[in-house]
Amino acid sequence: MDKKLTIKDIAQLAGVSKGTVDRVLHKRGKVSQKALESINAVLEQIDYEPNLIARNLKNNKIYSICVVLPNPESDSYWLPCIKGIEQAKKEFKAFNLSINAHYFDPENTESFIAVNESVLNSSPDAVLLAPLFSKEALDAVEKYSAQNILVNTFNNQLESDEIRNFVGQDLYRSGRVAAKLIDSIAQKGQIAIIHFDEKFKNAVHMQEKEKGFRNYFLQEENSDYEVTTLKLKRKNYETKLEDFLKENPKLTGIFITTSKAYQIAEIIDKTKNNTIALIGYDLLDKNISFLNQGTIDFLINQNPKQQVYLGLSFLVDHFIFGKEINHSALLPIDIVNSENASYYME
Amino acid sequence: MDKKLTIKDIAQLAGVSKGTVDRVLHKRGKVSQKALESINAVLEQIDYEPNLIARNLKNNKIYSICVVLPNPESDSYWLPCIKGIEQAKKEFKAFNLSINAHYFDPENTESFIAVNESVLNSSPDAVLLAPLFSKEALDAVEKYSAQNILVNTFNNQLESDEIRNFVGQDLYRSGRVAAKLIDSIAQKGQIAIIHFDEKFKNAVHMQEKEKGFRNYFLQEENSDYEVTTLKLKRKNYETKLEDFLKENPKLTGIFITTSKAYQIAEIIDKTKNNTIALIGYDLLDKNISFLNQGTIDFLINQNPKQQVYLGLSFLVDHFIFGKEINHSALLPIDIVNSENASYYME
DNA sequence: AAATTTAGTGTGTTCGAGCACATTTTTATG
DNA sequence: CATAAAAATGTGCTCGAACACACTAAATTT
Repeated sequence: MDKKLTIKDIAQLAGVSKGTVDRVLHKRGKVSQKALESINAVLEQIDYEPNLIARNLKNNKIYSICVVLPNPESDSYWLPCIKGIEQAKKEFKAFNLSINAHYFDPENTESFIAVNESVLNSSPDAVLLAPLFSKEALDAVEKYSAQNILVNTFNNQLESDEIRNFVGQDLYRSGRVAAKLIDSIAQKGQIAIIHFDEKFKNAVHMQEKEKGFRNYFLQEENSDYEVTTLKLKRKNYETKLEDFLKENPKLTGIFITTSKAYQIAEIIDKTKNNTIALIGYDLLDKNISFLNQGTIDFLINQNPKQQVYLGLSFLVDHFIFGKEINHSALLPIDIVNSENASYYME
Repeated sequence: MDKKLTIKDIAQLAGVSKGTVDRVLHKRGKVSQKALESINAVLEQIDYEPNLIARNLKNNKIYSICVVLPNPESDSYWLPCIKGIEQAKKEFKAFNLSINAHYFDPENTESFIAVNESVLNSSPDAVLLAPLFSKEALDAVEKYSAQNILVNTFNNQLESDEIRNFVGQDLYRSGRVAAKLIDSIAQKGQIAIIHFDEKFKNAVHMQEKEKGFRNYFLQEENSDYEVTTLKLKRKNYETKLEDFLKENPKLTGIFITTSKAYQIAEIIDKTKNNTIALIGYDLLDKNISFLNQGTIDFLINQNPKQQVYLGLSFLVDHFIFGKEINHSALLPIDIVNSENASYYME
């Protein structure tokens, strides 16, 4: 009664052979009206689900997937991605998969182009790409698609019809989450948004977060916060920030839009000013350390590990189990304090 | 080069037949020393991974799994579990699985016993159990084990050697998370822990949370909070709470250890006292509504949906892919405010 | 030495889907 | 009506692991 029905069963019920059923299921034609009708009648009554295990047994191709991402040595934000890849490898070991990571220098567009070129030459079945450089990424995506290589992206959104999937976060929304947190913990007064990054390519990221952050306070009716934006680069950031703090003694909160909150925290720490609320991104060791010590109040987890893992498992689902790929998977925006941090760090 | 090696390949390399390789791999004996050695030599050189797909094709048994949990109509905390079951059913549709939910009345021990009895009689392959009533649950687990039925638990921890797995949260830790949140947002002063639940069986839950909560403040050196515990039951809780609020005008924060935060919020709302920080559990609609409106500051997500889903996917991994079951999976303790809530609610 | 047991080995079938190919049936054409 | 062409249908093999069973060769018993 509970038994799963097979093609053979359907054939028997419809009074035809399994070949004919197969042709109907795959719309390969060459089926008489009569046979079609009797098979469809059976199919309507039962809920046929092809046995994916059997389907895949035959198809014993090794799928090769390349993950293209920045070198974690250049930016430790990407470090958890390695774990994500390892986890996927382990999890899907039993299937015919070959997953390889390819790193590019996040400071160097040429390197991004070169790595994509070399990946292209290795003709993988799919590429999971962190499209840091929009223009060059679009180029790469086009080339991959031309070679019928499936492209999925993670971390950075990229508008392209060629992209089958995106795994990441709603940055605007994460800005709003940060704003709500500031609203919860900071005294009324002045709030600073700090963009601390060399890299122009992160501009979109930072802008979206700022937009969400500001928008939250615009919607609040009688918000007593004044929001200022400050852009810092590696050069002279210490003195610049110190000056800013002196000029704005009423500062009650800072929202750092990148993973460099620890660098801000170091300076705040020196000034012994414990009344400033600090919100940043990403669970880097240095950030966690300031979180535990209390200088940073909350971190927002962008979950790079999960992004890669999910991106890969979508590809596996597609190749191995023939599932459709959703166009977009937005990960939760995890609020992290010193007490729940460990759960988000592997 | 990259090709996965099969039993046939190993047989060829070792100069024997696939049957002999099979006997070695499964330690079925009846193999000569000579053959054993040559096969082991090959196995040492290569990294053989049996093709789980092929293995499962043969083994076309329908695995039946029963989920035993409280009726969501009696306590809407359990409502998301249905979604978790549905998701698992959908996700694993292609495998020979039969997943069925069985509800018991969370107020009624007899009902728990009866449901487990009936599940036992249906002889499933595995049971995923919410062991609300410890003593009766241990009884049930023993009976299941005696019939060789695999038992996994979720939501409530239960000490038993018979249990292969637990999916849930570290309640002590979640109490600490709540304390840290209170510490972040509430003014110094008096804090109340409110246990609001009829059900004695939740006592352990609530106690663990209280322990974690209090422990956080004990560890803090110069904590200026005074923590009081208040137990409320459905009967007269309004007047009781109102009296408590009058008696403690310096109250700055409340930690509700159950999912009934909305009932506290209703009363706080009436008193127009916006300075009291409120932290509760679980994303019930009513809680979310107070979260959006600002009366509740944070909710901690116990993620019942994910608990069931994970519990089921462990069983599937075990039955279908022969994976070992980890003994315990502690889910992250998600901090939820009005801005990131949607990501945790389906 | 023949008969029988037993250890060791190999062969063949199964699972369900998919597809190539063979076979049968129908339709079209001289 | 015969024959060719086209359409429809069925058969049989593959994938890899698992296991039943058949078989051979060596060891033991009669």
